[in-house]
Amino acid sequence: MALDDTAVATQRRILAAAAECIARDGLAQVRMATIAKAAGVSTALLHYHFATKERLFAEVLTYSYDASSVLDQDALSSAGKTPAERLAAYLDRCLPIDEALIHDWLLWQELALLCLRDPDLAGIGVDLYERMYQTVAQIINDGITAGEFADCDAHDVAVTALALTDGLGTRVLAHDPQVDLDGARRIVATTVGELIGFAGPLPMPGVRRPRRSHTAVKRSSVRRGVGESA
Amino acid sequence: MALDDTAVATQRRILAAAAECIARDGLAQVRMATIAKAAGVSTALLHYHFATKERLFAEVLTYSYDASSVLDQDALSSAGKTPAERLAAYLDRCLPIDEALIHDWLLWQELALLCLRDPDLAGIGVDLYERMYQTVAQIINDGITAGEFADCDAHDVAVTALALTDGLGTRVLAHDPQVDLDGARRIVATTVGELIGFAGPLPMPGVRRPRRSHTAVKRSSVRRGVGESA
DNA sequence: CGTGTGACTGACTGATTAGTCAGTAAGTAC
DNA sequence: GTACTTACTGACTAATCAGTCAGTCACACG
Repeated sequence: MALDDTAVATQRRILAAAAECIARDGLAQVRMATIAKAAGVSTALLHYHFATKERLFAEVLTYSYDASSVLDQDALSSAGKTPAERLAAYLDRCLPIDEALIHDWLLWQELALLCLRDPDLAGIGVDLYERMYQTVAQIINDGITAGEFADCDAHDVAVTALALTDGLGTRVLAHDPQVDLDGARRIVATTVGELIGFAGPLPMPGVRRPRRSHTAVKRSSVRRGVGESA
Repeated sequence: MALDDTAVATQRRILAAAAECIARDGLAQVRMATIAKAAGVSTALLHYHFATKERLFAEVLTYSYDASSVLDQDALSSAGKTPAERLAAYLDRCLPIDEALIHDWLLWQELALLCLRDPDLAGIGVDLYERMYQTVAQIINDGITAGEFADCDAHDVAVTALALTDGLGTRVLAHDPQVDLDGARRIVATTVGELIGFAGPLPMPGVRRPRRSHTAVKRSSVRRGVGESA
């Protein structure tokens, strides 16, 4: 009854392979045979460990959330840094800034859709977000307590910050010419910086020359011709 | 060679049926037979008009974008209203606020994923966003010109506003307990209102008692216990 | 040893599904 | 009226795929 160590490892290999396949091919295109091949096992073993394809995907959901680097608590546990630095570092990792995070983004876009339709899975999806929310809200409260941030509404700011990273990250992932990674980072830094009443933008790791504030500098109104249309 | 009027109507019926099925069942679960049944035609006719399933889905993409109510230019053409009212009205319709828009959201979540993986379709997905972006940026520039808004960066504000509605709408759609529809509307109204230097939140249609500003009222710090965790 | 058990596979199947094809009905051209 | 085209269908098929099953292998326990 109790699982072998090696069996547990195999299960994880299968889950990792499945996650890989989903991120690469998309849920609609993933076949059990593909996953089996990627994991170096037979399709029969997939069904030995996970009764059905549906069940396997459900397990991938929780597995991938736990395995992701987004949720690791380094941003919180590195106590030496200021709340602003921790907030910036954490929000930065909520964007698709490197290979690993792009992979996670692709995977979660698929899994989020799964949660949207399967009521049994919806809770798991909400839970991932909840953990991110709690982390951000915690940092904001720390900043308020420390007097570094203004006495803002931590709930609203946390929700806003995460909605921003989500919305901007989606655009970056889609290769939107209006929103590249640097632009997304800059907008998160300035907007969230303002919401917490911080002096200037957040110290985001990737933003080289942080602009002072969106009101300070006026850029060439709109990048691509607005006005011709109307 | 030229298509019959009735044939064009049939094609549209098929596309509408396909969109309906995708929104309801999800891309992965949609079968040609299901679409055919929903459209009241044979599966053979599906292949007569659209060579493959892939092609059909690609056509659904452009069709659904054109058919959507999000993009109609009423928000811009209703010249009697102020820029702030137009902006609020438009952004409000970027959220899943009614049955029709929830349907569109579900559909686009699926189609966006399609665009993410198929380079040929990526452009179409970007284009939908581009149209929304241009609309919002245009309204903001109008507001700046009229002196109603501060001299902000229209590009950044437009991108931020749309990222916000996207990110918040996703949470609402997922039935996140932290973010309901009213909360999303309030956050959009206050945050965007601030970005454009507007006096108070935007006059969003659905927000009954608009809060003055996020700095004015401090709510019970965070809705669900932050602090226990750390 | 030998019996049992968990981990695993190859070979299979039943069901589903995208796509085909021969043919029909209705309309148009001449 | 016959030749041709477009719109459309029923019946079919080839292929794919999730899931099954009988059986093997390694290893533990007595």
